Amino acid sequence: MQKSKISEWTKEQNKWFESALAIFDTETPDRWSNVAAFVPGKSEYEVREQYEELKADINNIESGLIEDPESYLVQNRGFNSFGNRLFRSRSFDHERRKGVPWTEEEHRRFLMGLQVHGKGDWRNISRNFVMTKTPTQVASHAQKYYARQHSEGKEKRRPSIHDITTIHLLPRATNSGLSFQPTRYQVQG
DNA sequence: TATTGGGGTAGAG
DNA sequence: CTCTACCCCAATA
Repeated sequence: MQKSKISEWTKEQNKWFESALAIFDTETPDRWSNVAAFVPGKSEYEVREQYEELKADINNIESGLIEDPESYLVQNRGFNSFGNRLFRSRSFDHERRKGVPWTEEEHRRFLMGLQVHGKGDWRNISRNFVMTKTPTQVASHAQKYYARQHSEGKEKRRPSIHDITTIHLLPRATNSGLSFQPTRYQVQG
């Protein structure tokens, strides 16, 4: 769309760019001249521009506006080698992450995953049920969920998504050919 | 305005 | 990776 504006970045250049960002973090004085020095054929200015572009993309991704972040980055800016690791590491800008609220749908899928994989297997729950959240996010969500269960019957509580528990799941038809057939792969790190 | 919900994060294991 | 404790802040009582 608006991509024709930026001068062409080759895959090679992007790779160097990635590496440079990781090496020279936000704290680095003269960051951009250092980064530029790492990217053949790109000026400090161009490198800064590329960074702003990337930052915008990441904002969109984290706002959930982009469904498949990984292939988005690969296609739109030739990123490849590091998936979405870069901006999850300290090397990337750390304006406190906003946090996209869980939808009820996601929460239900979480509960289903819980039944299939069991408590603690956040990795597979993330992979097979709540694909929109990372294992860490699932774990964080689970922590809140269990905390609320255990503090049940306590004073003034306001309604929460965590009040939807596993017993609220529709009992999936046993014989009518529905539906809920989790494709489950056991994934090992 | 004090408290709680619910997101991310740090650090240990 | 998972667990636990903790931080932060918006929404709410």
